[in-house]
Amino acid sequence: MTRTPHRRGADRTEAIMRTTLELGQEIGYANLSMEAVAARAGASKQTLYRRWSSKGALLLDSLLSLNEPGLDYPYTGDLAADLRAQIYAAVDLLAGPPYGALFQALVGEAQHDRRVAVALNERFIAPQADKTVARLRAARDQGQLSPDFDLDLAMAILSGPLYFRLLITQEPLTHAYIDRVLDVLFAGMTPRP
Amino acid sequence: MTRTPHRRGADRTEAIMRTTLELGQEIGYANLSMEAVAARAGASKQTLYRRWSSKGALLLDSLLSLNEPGLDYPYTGDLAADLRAQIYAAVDLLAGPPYGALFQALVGEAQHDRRVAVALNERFIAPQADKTVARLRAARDQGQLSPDFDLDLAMAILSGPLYFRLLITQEPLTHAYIDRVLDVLFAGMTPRP
Amino acid sequence: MTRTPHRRGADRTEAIMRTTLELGQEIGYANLSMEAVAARAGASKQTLYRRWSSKGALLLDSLLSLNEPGLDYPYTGDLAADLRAQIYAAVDLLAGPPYGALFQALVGEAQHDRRVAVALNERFIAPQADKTVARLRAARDQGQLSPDFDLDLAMAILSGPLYFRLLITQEPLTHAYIDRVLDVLFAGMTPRP
Amino acid sequence: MTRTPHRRGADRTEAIMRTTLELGQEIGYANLSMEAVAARAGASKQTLYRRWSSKGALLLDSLLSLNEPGLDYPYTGDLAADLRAQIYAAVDLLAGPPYGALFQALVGEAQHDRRVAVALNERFIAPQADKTVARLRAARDQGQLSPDFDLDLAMAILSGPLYFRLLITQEPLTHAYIDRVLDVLFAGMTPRP
DNA sequence: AAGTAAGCGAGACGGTACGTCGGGTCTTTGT
DNA sequence: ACAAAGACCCGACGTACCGTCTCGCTTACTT
Repeated sequence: MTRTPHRRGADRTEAIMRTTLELGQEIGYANLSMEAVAARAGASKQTLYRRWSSKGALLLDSLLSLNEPGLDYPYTGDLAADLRAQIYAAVDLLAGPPYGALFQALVGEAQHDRRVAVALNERFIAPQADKTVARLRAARDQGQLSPDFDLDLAMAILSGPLYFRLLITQEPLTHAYIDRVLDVLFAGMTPRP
Repeated sequence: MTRTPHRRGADRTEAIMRTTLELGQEIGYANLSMEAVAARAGASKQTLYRRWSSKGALLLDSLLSLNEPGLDYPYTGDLAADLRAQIYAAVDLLAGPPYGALFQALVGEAQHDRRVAVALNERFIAPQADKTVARLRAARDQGQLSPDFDLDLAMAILSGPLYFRLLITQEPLTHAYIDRVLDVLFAGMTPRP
Repeated sequence: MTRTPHRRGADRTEAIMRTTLELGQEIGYANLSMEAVAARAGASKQTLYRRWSSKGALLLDSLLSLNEPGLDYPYTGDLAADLRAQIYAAVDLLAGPPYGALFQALVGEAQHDRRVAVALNERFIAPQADKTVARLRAARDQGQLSPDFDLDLAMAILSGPLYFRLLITQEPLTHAYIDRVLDVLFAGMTPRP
Repeated sequence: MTRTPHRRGADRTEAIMRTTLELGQEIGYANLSMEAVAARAGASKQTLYRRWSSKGALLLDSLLSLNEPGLDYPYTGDLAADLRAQIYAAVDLLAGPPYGALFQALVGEAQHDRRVAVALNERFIAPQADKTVARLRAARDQGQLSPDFDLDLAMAILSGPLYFRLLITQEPLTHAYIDRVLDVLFAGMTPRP
């Protein structure tokens, strides 16, 4: 019997993450198990546990591997357009098919597992928030926003309703909805005449 | 050994829910099991499953039982004050000690279990949202808000940042933060002069 | 799908022991696993571990269940004939097919697991030895043996070579071999004229 | 970090066998693993498997290395004295501390692994038996034993009770016990007057 | 002296089984 | 009639070792 030679390191890591996403889509995160991922990936459980301490950590890595380059902001000078473009991209990747349900489950897992919560924050939430805040700060520096504007809060008001839809009411996150949020935000943000 | 005589119906239900909250606080939702609740409550697993289909359903009932009267809005005529009072009350009950962590876990569970998500929506999220929208509508009808104001979106912009803090950044939800959100909301909501 | 109703207690115990012997014969004790026994018996591993703390304990019970009535001595008055008959019976049951290999493995296991050793001694070795000694004592009391004869040692000299064959040289234990041992024993035991 | 330079061949073999005996004494054969021996000996598992096919083979070699010169019989002309001396030596080496437990475990392993059984027989049991038979044959040739005496059986009657004690009843093997066995053997063996 | 091949430590890898936990279902027993 | 108790099957957990493998480094021969 011919045996597949063992692949090492990154090879295996990548194959396992790919399998995680595949299987996660097929049977859902709740039914996903380390056991099943290992079996499907042709890997041993040890190999999984060598790299990830839990199902949540594995899914986190798997999902973030989809976005290696990061979701960076365009900079056209038009604040509203730039925000919109970036949020469209982020939402399209993580809230819609095929990975939306898994990202949602990941945030759910973060409520049960502090390590997942911390990792999710450090590796995705905070970087994204920082980019948003940086874009807003640039706009404020150019006088497009009131000098006393609360950048962090603006970021939260932008993100909050989106996560609210994703996690709480669990309705689809359309571009139209994003536009509505942006509209209100700018109505309150732009300097009063 | 003295044996506890069997209690029936509502008696048992209440005792089990009380035990769920107790044990949930002690060991956390992730470590909570139907098995453990049954043992601590002196009930059989059958009795639990007779009433609740899952751990999530049990926790949902247990948490909602804390708020039998519901979180109703005061109506003083001052919109900002009324919103603030109601949100303070809701956040104090569900985001702080001792039940905040369990409520957070419940929302997490809703990401893994559609039935929990639906029940949570129907029995808590939607009713609260309806109350908020109703209060805003009353204000709009009285000319305190622009006639074309988007009530649902306002509710989302109010709730979103709070859930964002609770679930995503997992920082404490202070009254000061609530005030900041309300301030921005009103800056954008009130009719421009 | 129709489900087999769960059988309880003794039912399960018996089925599992039967499976242990079957599977043990097929694949050998070294390859036998709690996992495989459970699967073949249609039982859960918990059920196995509820009753037996280890593979050795399970095999011990399984083998001893073959000999519920015990291997009792006939008493014809002829010492040599009685010993021979009883040893034939014991050896035929435990040293030949189909269970010889498993009994041999059980004694092997007793070298690795003190609890197995103790249980094996208490439940099989010692009772058998006692019966042999009792039969010898009766003969001595009737003057068929020297009054100062060492009964325990005689038992050991009778049993030792048999176990030596079974465990050390691992040659088949024939009736002829038993006869040779008995002959020498009696040559040394019977009162000199 | 300073690295130990690689030693070769016999060097490594000897170090590994020494470690096997050490570790075997400390944690017992049942808990011993190739993994642990390799780690303790600072060897790789590959190196172990290059030399020994299994844990049993390794222990066999390790134990036999303790007895490089072999257990040879003295020849004083006094059969009983010679047998006694040799058996004392063998029993003291292999049934008492510090290696008795490991030798016992090795015989146990021989029940599970045919290759170990064969190797144990060829390299220890048979040579010892041959020496005993040779000594007995010399005595018979000199008329100290009946001409029709069964030498092989005598050897078994000598060894059997000792292994019976070691493996079955697992009581300590004292010189006094050896003497008792020898006494009975000679009572039955020596030519009748 | 340089080059090469074998031996080695290290440890990743696919597996199998371990012994445990909890899920949800079912039977038994007692009140 | 209903509840506690807990046996039961099942699936997964996270761990331990197995025996095989790949990787560089070290050592000792070969040229």
